[in-house]
Amino acid sequence: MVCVPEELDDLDHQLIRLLREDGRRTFSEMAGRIGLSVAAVKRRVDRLRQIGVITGFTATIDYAKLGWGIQAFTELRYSGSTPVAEIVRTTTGVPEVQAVFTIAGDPDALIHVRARDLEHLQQVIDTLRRTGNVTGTKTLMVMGSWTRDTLRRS
Amino acid sequence: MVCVPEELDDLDHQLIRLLREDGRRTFSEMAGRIGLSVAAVKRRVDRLRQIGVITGFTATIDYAKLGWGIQAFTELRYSGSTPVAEIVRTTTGVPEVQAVFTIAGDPDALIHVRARDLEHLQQVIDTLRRTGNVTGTKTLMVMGSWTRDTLRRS
DNA sequence: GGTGAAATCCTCGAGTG
DNA sequence: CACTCGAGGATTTCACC
Repeated sequence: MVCVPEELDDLDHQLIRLLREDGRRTFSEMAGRIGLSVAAVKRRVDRLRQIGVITGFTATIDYAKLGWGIQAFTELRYSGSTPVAEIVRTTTGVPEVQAVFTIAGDPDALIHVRARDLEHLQQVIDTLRRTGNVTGTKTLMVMGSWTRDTLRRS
Repeated sequence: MVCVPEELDDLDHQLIRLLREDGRRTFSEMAGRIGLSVAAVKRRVDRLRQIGVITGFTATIDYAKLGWGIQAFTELRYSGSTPVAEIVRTTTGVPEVQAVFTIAGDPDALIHVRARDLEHLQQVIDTLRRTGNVTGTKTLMVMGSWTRDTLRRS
């Protein structure tokens, strides 16, 4: 139980919040905002990345505008002897799978899937059912979604 | 059925992939990678943001290292007369709620929650049960997770 | 889409408490 | 040890081709 790397002070938390809102903020903007020099902000962000609190940066995409209008969560049930590593290995290999969450209890995994249309989603689910020792699925169709934090830049 | 804004060519898709992998890549790095000038890359990325394909940029965080070690999905069921807007309004008001997905069928919503520990999660679920016209919940405890794309920077 | 120049930003060593 | 300062280099930005 090492994990938590010493202390993160309030400034670190402010930087994390600022970078969650807009991952491309400049160090100088953040410096002005929290009242530190640019170099100090860079060192703190470098440190947050180095200790693994910040694992990376990414663009958020409107997949509907790319023609991937369908979003669903599929609950997967596996035969009792299936190891978790096997569940992860097989599901992550399906390109439409966006995220995999292994679950305690029933179901065994929850899969976030994106597809172009319902027919495509059907195919993805069929693929998932055929992959590994899946004994059952239940799919929740997403009608709308909301995510905390990420801010649209002007 | 307007949505798709003309054509996105292969270079646009490459830029999207590069920015998904690392949202802080410089224009000059991407320019070198896809064989375009820096200005052309900036113009394309600006356009992708302007038409809403790229909705923003964000840092990815290891919440466990911030002391938020618990992650769960909670399925919510509401009384039949509850409008979707009401579901979104009430759930997003709970600070531990990271994302809300409204669902076609049963359940009515799927909520992504983060908490410091099990006791904290219990409190959050209790809060959700009290908020709005919730008639029932089922919580899936996340043991492990995997997400596509985002790349750890060296 | 490319070029070039000005403004801004990043980076790192040196100095301070 | 964390911060500030400052200079050199890289990056962004924008008007023009």
